[in-house]
Amino acid sequence: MKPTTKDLARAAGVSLATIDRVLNDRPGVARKTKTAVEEAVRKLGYERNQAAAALSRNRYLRFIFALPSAQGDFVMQIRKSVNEIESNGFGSMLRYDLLNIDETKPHDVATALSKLSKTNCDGLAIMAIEHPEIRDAITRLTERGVPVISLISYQSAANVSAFVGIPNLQAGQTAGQLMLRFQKNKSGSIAAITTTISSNDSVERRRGADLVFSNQKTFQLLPTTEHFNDPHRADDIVRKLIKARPDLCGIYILGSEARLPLEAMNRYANDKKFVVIAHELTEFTKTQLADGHLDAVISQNTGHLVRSCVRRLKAMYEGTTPISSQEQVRIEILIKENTYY
Amino acid sequence: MKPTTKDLARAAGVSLATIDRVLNDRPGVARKTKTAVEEAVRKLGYERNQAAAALSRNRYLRFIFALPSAQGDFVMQIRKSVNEIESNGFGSMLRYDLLNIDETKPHDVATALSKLSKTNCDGLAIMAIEHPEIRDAITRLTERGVPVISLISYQSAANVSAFVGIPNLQAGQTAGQLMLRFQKNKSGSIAAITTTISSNDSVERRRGADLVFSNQKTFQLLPTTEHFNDPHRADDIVRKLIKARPDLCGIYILGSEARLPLEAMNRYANDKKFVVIAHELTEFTKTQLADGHLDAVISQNTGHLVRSCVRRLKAMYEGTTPISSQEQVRIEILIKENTYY
DNA sequence: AACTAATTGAGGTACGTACCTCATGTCAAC
DNA sequence: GTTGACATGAGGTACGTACCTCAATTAGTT
Repeated sequence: MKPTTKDLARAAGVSLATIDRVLNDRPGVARKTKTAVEEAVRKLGYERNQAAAALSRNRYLRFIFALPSAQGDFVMQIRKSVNEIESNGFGSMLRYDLLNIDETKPHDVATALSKLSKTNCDGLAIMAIEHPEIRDAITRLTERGVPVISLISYQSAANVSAFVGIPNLQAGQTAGQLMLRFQKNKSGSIAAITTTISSNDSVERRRGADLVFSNQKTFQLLPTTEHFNDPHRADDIVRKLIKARPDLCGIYILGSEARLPLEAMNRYANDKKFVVIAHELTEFTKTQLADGHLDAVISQNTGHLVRSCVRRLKAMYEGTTPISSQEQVRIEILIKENTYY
Repeated sequence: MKPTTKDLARAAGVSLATIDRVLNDRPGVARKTKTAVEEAVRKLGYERNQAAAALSRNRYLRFIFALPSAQGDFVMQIRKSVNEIESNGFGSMLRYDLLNIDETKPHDVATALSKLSKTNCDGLAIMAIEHPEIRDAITRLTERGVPVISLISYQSAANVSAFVGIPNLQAGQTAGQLMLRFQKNKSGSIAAITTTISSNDSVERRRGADLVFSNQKTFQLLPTTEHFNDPHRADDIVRKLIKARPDLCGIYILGSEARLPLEAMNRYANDKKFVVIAHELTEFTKTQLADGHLDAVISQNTGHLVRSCVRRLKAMYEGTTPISSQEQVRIEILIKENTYY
């Protein structure tokens, strides 16, 4: 049996009340006593029984996921993953809430964040673009004692407690490498398309791909084009690309929402065989993989992302350290064969 | 706040004792009453507070992992993963034990399993070859009420409660597909090497690869050769292969331990560029990826495997259903670029 | 030595569930 | 109408921790 607070009390020669004071950082304990208790904790290998603690506190930890309100296959996937953890695992004294943020209105986002504090939120995971107002709101939130995790897209400037997501530079390298290895041509051009390059992940991925392409001479990665979520623009880009570049032999869709450029591709690619690589496994990209319109998807498992956030937020709350090896979200490569339908 | 047993009692118009009888399947409840309680459970959306239940039972669930005692990079990896979950997550009322089984002595394995029962084991995850004695021991164990999960290699004949691992046919298809796509030659032969084809996973992977190769004519997959964990044999196989087949352009290592054939490859491959694909990410294969001796690794995350076992065993104990989407262990593709070092 | 402030102990209640005993209720078979 | 089997209720204790109050002791300052 694991040692309990009672065992600690006996070992340290103090009462349960003092043990409680030390363990929960309550005031009124002599330095010497505190040291003695901590010594006993180490000696006995005491670990707080989280089940009992949760029960006793009788309070749900409330973690909030702030996600872009914009519709998109990938964001929906994350939403789904958040809802799925709801009842599961983690000691059942946790609850999760979704907070929609409209990234096009950074001020509103900041206002929403300013309403959060220790009393209504035990941790926040936020997926958002970089913006001064958002950055400051996040920093103030952490100063109020609420741990904040930056999800998927790194908030480099803000004072966040942690980042959960794949390293996008490496993801870009992976995509670039596969793009080259999948080529059967001897040479050619590869297009790079994304929603907008003001999104941090797209930039990093591009850089990663560039690193790989710079190691060879036969294939070139064309400048990144942006479609800004406009179907017509996406259509235009693809149509013109195919027309203008007879040596085009691949398309790399950098952003996390692949639908627009991919649908345009399907309209104009006809029988011409391009290597097409995109990011994030969603119902849509899954279908495209199955149908052979996509050659590979570089993805991060949204379930792992979300669970990793929860584990880390919980760990921060409890003052423990999560297992680091488990917290590195893997860069997944999906092709038709290793995808589950 | 979530509803408690008290709320249930009020809603169903019965006492706490009766609620307890129904929830824990104790005898002495009229069918009609039972139905009423179950109705209340559904109506209120009652979910047992696992933290409180665990506390009240004051009993650790004991899950046992039976793993081959043989040394091997991959098995060590699994051991490590089991030890890492130890203190983590799951409500902290669980413990995990390792049981070494020597597959070369099936009788001893059966004896070890026969000593397990509900009193000393709440669930077993076993990784073992197929053998009549082992199969029967497993079946008897489940009959004694201990849930058994077959880990990594499917116990097709035994009466196990679940399988945790990747579908090896698909893994073989994935490997085969990558082998073809990574080829720069126009045609050639690919070697298939494994420890022994009496292992179920090798057989299924081979079948998967064959499926892919049969879709084209230019490359052929040579018959599977076995090295039986003998370094000399492995060395011989590779040396002779390279000599005898000038059109050799790839090596597929089917088994979960890649060391022997790969080390032989490194001795004889020289500057000749083969596409080399193996299974399972270990410290060894990681290094080989980094050094460019391996082009891809098809793997299953041992951490996920182990956690999936725990979740499923726990779910069986609690009578709940784990989230299925989370329980499918992914077939991972690792290349140099998407591996963490 | 007297006083104040800091420290410690003793004891309680609560959380939600599991598991136990004992008393009382109901209904059908004889 | 008595007997007995079954159904149900009432009430208790326990798990390990959190959080509270109040009294008692000790240490430090004048």
